[in-house]
Amino acid sequence: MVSDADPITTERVPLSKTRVLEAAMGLADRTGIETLTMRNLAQELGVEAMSLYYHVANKEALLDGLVDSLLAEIEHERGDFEVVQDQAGWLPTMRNLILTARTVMLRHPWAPRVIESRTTMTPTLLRYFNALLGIMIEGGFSNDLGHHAMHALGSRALGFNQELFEPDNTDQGDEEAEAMMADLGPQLPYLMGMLAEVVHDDPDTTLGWCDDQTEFEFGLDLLLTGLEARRASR
Amino acid sequence: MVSDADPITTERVPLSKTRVLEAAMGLADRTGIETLTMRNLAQELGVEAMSLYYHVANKEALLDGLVDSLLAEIEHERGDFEVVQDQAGWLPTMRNLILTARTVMLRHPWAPRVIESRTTMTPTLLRYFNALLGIMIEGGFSNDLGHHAMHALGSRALGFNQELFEPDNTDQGDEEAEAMMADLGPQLPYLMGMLAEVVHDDPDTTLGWCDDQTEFEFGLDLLLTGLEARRASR
DNA sequence: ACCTGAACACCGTTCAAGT
DNA sequence: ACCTGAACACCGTTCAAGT
Repeated sequence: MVSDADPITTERVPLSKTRVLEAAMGLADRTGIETLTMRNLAQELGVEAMSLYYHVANKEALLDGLVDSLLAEIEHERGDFEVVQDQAGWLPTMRNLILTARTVMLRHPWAPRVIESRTTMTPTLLRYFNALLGIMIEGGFSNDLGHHAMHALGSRALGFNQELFEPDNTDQGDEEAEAMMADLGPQLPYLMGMLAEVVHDDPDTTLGWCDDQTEFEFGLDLLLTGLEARRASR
Repeated sequence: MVSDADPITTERVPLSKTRVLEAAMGLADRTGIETLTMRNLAQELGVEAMSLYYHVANKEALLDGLVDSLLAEIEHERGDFEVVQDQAGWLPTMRNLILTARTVMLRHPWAPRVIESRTTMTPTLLRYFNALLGIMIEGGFSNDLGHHAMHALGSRALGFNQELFEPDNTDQGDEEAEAMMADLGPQLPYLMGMLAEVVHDDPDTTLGWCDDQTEFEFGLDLLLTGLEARRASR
């Protein structure tokens, strides 16, 4: 029991929007986004679910706040979102910023799905996009090419690439998938051939799950070099 | 009231997995994926919610079925998933297949989000990927490059590019977004500059919403030409 | 100003029961 | 074989009420 007269006890610090967001982030990191419910979050904070609504409009706003916190973490990781060019040119500058974003994303597995579920712009995100665009513009891009580039990068601009099919962590799912592959094998000569050659040296990799750093950088560099070619040829 | 003795009445056709899937597809197309609940779907079919579980294991399986139906529609649109090369080479063949997938995706606005929520492979999807890969292999790709290419394309291989921020259709949202832009404007010189130049001729386009055919094809072609360069230089 | 209790209108799903 | 009723364990959220 906490004494009412003892303000030192940390249990007594009142709720606030930032405390709610920090707790939400921790809960999502620790036990997954699907367990982030208003009721669970309240319990985590030692409070009733309805108390949360005093600090956050609703669950949508909570998720928006989460995205904003994540972007703030990226900004902190880089120092700031100032547009300062690497002397090697726009490409490595942009590459570094995006890979920094990626390291932060990797700490928060729920991030891609949450980001893609949002439709609302947040201030921090606008500043992030402004930084990306600024790097390109200062590097000699037209506004038009910069605009196309942002679309072409898509979620990669934020450091992740939505994988179409992630691994089932259940052995159950793996076995089912393998059974299906065995059944369909004869109809899938190219896929079977590729798997035999490409995947055999990494035993826990199955089709649809190879999104390691290498694949991310391959796709990113494909886009960046393509953009550089178009910038230079105008 | 339907007479029990009248088997002609269409109301009497019993449920089946395909009828359930067709109804689910129609419901999602018409009123959005968020209204596709087991209870709503049952009502649509004139049946109790629990009856659905006789034909489909659970909601996850229903969504898997929806993705499979969508892929089947792509296959039907193209004729089949055979690997027959365009005489102009792998690139236009692949481009055409992906753009065909896109025309189907555009008929089903819920598709990107549902696909990205799935973790299970379906047979039709495997055959689709096999076709894409086959086009590349027959076009002179190594298995390794083909593998990288699949990852690099990501959701674009299926004809969509997850937009990071879609338009708020509510005027409310638009106004809020504009107010925020006005506030932050001074901090966002590059973004403001680009918007002024690029967006002004399309009045209902605001930042984060320009994913028309042009942007999709720009990104796709950036990747395809990049891949062609790597194929040719090995 | 901040938090809560009770209640509402939803979800997906189980299970025993009906025909 | 196919469908249903009642119930369970959840959701997010409102609203009047407490301190």
